Amino acid sequence: MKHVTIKDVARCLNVSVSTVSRAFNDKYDIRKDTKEMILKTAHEMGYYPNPIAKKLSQNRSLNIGVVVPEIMNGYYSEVAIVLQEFFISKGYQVLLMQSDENEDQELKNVKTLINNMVDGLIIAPTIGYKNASYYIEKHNEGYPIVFLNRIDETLQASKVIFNNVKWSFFATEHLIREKYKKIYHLSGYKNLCVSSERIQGFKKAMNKHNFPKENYKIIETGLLAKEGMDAIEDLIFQQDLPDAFFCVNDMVAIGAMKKLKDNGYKIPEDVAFVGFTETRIAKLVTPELSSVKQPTYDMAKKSGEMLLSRIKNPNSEIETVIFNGEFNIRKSSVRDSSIPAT
Amino acid sequence: MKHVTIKDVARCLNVSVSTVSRAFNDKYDIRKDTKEMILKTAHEMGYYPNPIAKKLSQNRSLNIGVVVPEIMNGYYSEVAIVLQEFFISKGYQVLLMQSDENEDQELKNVKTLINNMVDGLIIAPTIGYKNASYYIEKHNEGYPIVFLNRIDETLQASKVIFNNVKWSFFATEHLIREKYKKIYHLSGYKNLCVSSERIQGFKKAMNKHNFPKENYKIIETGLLAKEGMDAIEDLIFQQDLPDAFFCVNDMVAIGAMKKLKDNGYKIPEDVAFVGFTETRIAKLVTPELSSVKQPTYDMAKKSGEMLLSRIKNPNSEIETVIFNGEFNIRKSSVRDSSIPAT
DNA sequence: ACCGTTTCCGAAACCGTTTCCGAAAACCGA
DNA sequence: TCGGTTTTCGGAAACGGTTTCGGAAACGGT
Repeated sequence: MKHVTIKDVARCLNVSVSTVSRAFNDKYDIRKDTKEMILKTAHEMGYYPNPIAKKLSQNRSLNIGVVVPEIMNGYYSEVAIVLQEFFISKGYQVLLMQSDENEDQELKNVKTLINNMVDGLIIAPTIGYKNASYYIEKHNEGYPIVFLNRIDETLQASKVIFNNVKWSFFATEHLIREKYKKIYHLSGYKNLCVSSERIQGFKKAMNKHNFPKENYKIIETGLLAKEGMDAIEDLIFQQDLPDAFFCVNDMVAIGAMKKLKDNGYKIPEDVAFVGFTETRIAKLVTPELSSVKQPTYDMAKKSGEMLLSRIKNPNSEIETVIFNGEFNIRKSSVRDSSIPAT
Repeated sequence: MKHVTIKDVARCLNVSVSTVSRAFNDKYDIRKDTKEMILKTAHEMGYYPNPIAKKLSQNRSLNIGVVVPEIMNGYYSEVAIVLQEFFISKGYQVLLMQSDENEDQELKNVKTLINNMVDGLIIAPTIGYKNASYYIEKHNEGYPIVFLNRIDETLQASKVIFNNVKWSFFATEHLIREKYKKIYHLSGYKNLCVSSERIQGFKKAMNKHNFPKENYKIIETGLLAKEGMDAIEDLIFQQDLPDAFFCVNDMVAIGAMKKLKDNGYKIPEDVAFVGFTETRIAKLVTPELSSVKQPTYDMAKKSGEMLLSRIKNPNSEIETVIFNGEFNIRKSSVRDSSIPAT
């Protein structure tokens, strides 16, 4: 149980601790054969450098903080996995915290991580704008932060984002091309930037195709399946169902579809659906859900790389990278059912 | 950016560093008013103890390693969230790693965490038995480890597990009571203990009710939806469909249901389904899926508590806690459809 | 007033590294 | 052989805390 320290190794070999340290740190001022000799016996003695002492003397924690809004719905789980793997390969450890879509929790998480002296932060913010100024202040102080996804494009900070406007425009236009005449958008919270961007894309498509105002509508729901269900319940009660829905994400779409199916509606014959931020369940529900797929892996990895470069050079130029995705058309949104099963 | 250290505080107040340290550590030998005075000015100066230095001098990392098989399917995400929250509240940080259901990756993860000097480990092992001996060796050396879920009941180690045999017995018996006459079990890997325990429960029910051998079957699949789909494809091809399935988990069940629906079968009229380890999607698929729900929150929290007590007292008696769950019957497994929607 | 406790605090050692500085050793050309 | 470089290494000071030890001050009882 007792740990072998650098001193033990030094004493055993009759060299100084600094020499042993040099052997382990690829330093130039050590003779090649003494280095090898030291490494060899150190290994035999079961020595490896104490990471905590290393952190102290180098004044860095080799920890990265990752703050995501949630990790239950697949998307941010994947983000977490990618970042975890990436940073481990670079010698860092990841401290992952989730905010449960709560601004205050998020701020607490960030402060906890800063107090724990993480060398950098990747933040995928939740709903609301309260914390932005604090983050920007830290960012400007030179604290390495990279934002991911849920962040306003105009914000002056390093960030990796998705072109929500464009792809929600495409998704909506697809419904129009399929000749749906009355299209509602189940949007997320308006004070969540990805939601408002997706609303913009939706409106843009409506305008381009001169949809009359009475034939489209934006209904603010939330991000959960339950909220999609609630919205449908209302619409059924008000006898105000459109023939197609474009939803802020897959979970809302799936909840909405479920509620409609439970009430005897057929999808897509009676009502068509398109989701967003494709999750793995999109292909498991009946009918399979059309959705916009984001390049999760690439986006997460890019944010990791950007963070490392910010850590190396905290006052480097800020950089914004905008990703594009792909739109996967499936049975939930096409009139003829000739789409082959996957 | 420059950090305020304990020395700065001491110098500023004309006291010694040890006094400042005492003020921050609830030690007895300090006068109440000097303590308050120190805390007050320290706070004003923006001082807080450097956690890394603290860790070094106290010889502990205040880090907990959590190793789970995956975090994409909801169950272990929840485990991660619960543990994260629990340990943060106790002053620890959690290092979460996922093994992607790969034994070798798991061992690598554990070793990485041990090298990083975590104060303790919670492991939810993946498939296979290769690593068990290494873990047990560490466990016996006094390294604080608690196993969660995926671990053999007979293993001499601290663990929190679910009574799989019992609840898979109940789930199976429910299908029998509903008068299904030909019941197949889509099992997970046989060398995954939870799978084999669920197989046991299934067999037990079959035996109790004297099912003839030709009316039940155990088909080894995996843990993913895709594998449920593949199994169904085979069965359809072989024209060997039963009238009910009991599945090792919800994802396999959902995959299987999807494939059947795509081929025109009605659920539960043609084929009934029961899942296990209930996930949030169980209530979102059509029809809603009957499943055995595990007390995820309680189990995760219990494992955290057990780990803390092992950290305090590494050679305490090993303890095994077995949890029970509940069986939620939904439309996927009942003959008359009078089950109310939830 | 005296002595024995108790309370409170400072000095210094320690945790296990890295790194700076300087000195010994080796090398090299003349 | 000698002086000047260049390698190679050891000593010691950091890094920022905690903890042990011992002594001074305060206290209390006789």
